[in-house]
Amino acid sequence: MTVLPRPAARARPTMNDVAREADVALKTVSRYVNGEQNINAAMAERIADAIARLGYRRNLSAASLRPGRSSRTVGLVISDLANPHWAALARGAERAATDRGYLLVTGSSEEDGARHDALVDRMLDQRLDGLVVVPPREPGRPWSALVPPVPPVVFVDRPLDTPGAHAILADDRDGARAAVASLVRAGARRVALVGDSWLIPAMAARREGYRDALADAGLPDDPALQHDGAHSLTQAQELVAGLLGTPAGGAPPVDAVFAANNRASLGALHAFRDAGRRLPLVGFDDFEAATLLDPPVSVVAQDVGGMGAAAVHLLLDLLGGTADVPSRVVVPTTLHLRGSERP
Amino acid sequence: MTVLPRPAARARPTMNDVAREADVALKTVSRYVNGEQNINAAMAERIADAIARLGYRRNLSAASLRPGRSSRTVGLVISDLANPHWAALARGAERAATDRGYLLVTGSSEEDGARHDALVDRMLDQRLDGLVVVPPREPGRPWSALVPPVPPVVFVDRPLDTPGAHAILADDRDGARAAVASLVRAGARRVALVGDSWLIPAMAARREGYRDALADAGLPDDPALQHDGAHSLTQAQELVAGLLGTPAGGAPPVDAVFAANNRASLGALHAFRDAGRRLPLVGFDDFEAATLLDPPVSVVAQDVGGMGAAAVHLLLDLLGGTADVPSRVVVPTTLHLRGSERP
DNA sequence: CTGAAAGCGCTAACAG
DNA sequence: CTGTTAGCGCTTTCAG
Repeated sequence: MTVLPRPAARARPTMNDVAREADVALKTVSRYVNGEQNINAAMAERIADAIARLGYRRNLSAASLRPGRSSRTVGLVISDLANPHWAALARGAERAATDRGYLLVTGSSEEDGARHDALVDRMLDQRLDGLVVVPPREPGRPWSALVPPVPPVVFVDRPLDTPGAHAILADDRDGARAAVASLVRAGARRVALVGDSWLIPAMAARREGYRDALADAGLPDDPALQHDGAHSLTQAQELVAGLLGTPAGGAPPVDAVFAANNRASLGALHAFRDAGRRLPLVGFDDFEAATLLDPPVSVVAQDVGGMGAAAVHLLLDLLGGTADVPSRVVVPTTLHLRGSERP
Repeated sequence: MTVLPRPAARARPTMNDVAREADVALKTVSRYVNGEQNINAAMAERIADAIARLGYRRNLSAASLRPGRSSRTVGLVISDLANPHWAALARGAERAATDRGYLLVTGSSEEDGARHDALVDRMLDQRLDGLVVVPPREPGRPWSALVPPVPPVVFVDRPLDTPGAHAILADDRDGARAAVASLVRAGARRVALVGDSWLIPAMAARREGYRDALADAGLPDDPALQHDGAHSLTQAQELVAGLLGTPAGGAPPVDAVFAANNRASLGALHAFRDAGRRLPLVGFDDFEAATLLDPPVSVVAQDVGGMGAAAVHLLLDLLGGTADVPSRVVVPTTLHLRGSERP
């Protein structure tokens, strides 16, 4: 029995093949494919036929080779796609990209500078048209270290370390302030702040808002109440479990918790469940099960999907040279009081 | 005042520029950049210097132009990145891709055939190396309609409508059977099935498992208990709210719910909360807050991230021509009984 | 309005 | 081990 060689995968037809088949010049096919107007109707029809007959597909990658031509692809670097917060951001970004004919490349940095930088490098080498970036907690190389020309970048949740950098930010400070104020209004006097590293600009801003609310109420700003070690749900859970225990040295106990992101909220809720005892709680960032719990969890909601979409729209406007592109967009937050802020 | 023309953005240096700067041939730079070994050390150093001096970055897009050369980019088409289930799948896929030096392009079909097909077309035109695809509920064009050559595709959650198609599947039938069996064991006799369209292969398989469990227990297979209209959380909620009311025509009431995906579980829980009354419940697919609820929600868990990673690994093995690539991988599920299965 | 020729940044043959 | 030449699929001058 003879083994036939596997037939060589037929190569895709090229524009040249179409031109030959339709008996027109290459350039005419190019014009047709690009939707240019000035084409003889008869030729257009011959070309359409040839394309159908050959099963021709345009090679966008080749089309974008020439400098100045866009690849219609943008990149998004976040910390972790599996976190519903970032997934919502990515979804918003993706929708905006698709709506405008772009493809979205995503990557998770896992809050690691080196990983983040590697993703950015890879995306730059791929010649994506632009990037939406959420810088990692552990910063790697400064953005300014990149040798220009660098494609446009829109930062989310981050300070502007590059002059003229564009950014989409939530009104973290104001949201946190409203959250903590609601706890104080419900009677809390010693509100614990459970957050991720202060190196994260959004976190630092939320701490400011926390302090604002305390100051507004004439309460002391006690650093011992402010925790920035909740990098994960588990760490937040352990941290809050500690808060529920008897404080060392006879310090007065914590009487409420402000969870500065959705991991912290869930961690606190796990700790409450484990201890069989809960403290008044308000979280930053809404989460799916917030209204299912008893009591329902109060949160400061931000339109995360909207922020992702806004970032991509801003990026594409930048690319398109649209005039008057704002360099900084601050998105408001909304406080949803559902009951968990009360003792 | 004279407006100076914006200085032309300096073009990126090319390999040619590096070659000139280092005074070697273009091809030598190419060799260096590709990590080939046979290079004179002195030359290598001159090249390295030139690259640093010029801030040269390789253009991967140009490098992949030549047929047969990979773009090191794969695509993923799911239904909705904002659904934690798909986000977890995407995260797994992304991790596998990154680990192997690939970039991941993601797109959400919103369960719409046309949108799905458009995403696939776009990805094919971009000449991605391969695709991981979760076909939409409302099918669009059949895969076989694509004119070859088509890059490798790995399907997730889908039947093999193309000969030789590769797929990663959860053991839906077995998982559903275990879930329903646990409800029956706890005393349920009329278990409602709340799911999405039976057109979705995974859903059809879960219904089979549901029927298996009923048959095992000698219970009747009552179509009136099997609902496939829960396409969203809200629809599931309304559906379950209806089940909690008095059944029309004096039919015996439903006494337990098997929620066939995470949207259905959450919808059911919302309906329970609204009604102030709950039914025994087991859900398919774990979710973040399952253990926070009272009682904690029992689920059939699947390793969604693992499935995403497996899909990409299978795809890349296919691409690499690795021998013995399985054409079908079935991933087992695990039943977590937490209490909600009991009355 | 159409076409021929050149070239994008890079890799593949094939000589030296 | 290095360099020269051609050419990937497409767009872009610039002539007809």
